[in-house]
Amino acid sequence: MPSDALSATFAALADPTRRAILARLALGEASVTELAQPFAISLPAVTKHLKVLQRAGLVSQGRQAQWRPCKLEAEPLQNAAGWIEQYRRHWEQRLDQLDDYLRELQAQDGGKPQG
Amino acid sequence: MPSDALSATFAALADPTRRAILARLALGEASVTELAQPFAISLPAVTKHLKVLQRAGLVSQGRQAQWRPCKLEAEPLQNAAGWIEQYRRHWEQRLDQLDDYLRELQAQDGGKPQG
DNA sequence: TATTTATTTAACCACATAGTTAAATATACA
DNA sequence: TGTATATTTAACTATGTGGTTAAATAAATA
Repeated sequence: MPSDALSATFAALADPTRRAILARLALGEASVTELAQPFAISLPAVTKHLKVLQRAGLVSQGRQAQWRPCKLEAEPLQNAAGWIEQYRRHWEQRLDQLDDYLRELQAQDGGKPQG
Repeated sequence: MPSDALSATFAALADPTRRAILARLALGEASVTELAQPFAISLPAVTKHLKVLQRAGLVSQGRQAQWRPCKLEAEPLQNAAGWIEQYRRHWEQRLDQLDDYLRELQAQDGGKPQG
């Protein structure tokens, strides 16, 4: 049960329904019923998804009569993006050739993987 | 149990132990025992974490005698980064001020805001 | 062959998550 | 006041996750 902020953010993003909710909120505020409309799940299920998103700080909820309009709060995504960006060089293989070179050097003086 | 690639990637990142494993592998290949060493958890627990990472395509495992050296495969992070990047303008509020301005125009119906 | 080392699998536990339906709450309105 | 609408909470089920210990598997070595 990881409860740090980054883990909560990634966990919240690890569900397609919640990502769709965020995508909808990126267009503007919406009520819970409006958010639920595209999905074939019950309203309590949507409430639960919203709780996960709120716990991650990705969504805030206001008050307007009996509606509780939901709003995107994108700041936590900044840390998530920052964490992932650290690995950009690994998928852009700019330095991967250096990695390969170092690995080859290692491979020449012994067989075992040893850090 | 979301099984699409993006969900699997985010789910894999939603655990600090797994993020630490990826950080270690960013420095180079490592055996399971080496990966387990910094953590106060059993080897089977590490094996399970590695399975999650492999299912997400973030780690691959080779064979070298009785060792199974693990290697970072960062490509799935590219999609994760891409998804998050869509929301960059929302946390960088470069355009948020324009949003606010437009909203204010609508609300005031002609009043000119400061700035 | 027997032993040691590295890793995985099996079986289990506690708990979180994603969903359900039914009931409770909050607000607007006739 | 009572009713309709919007949302949440409660209670429950099924499943996934993260951990354990004990046993099984794979490969090197004495």
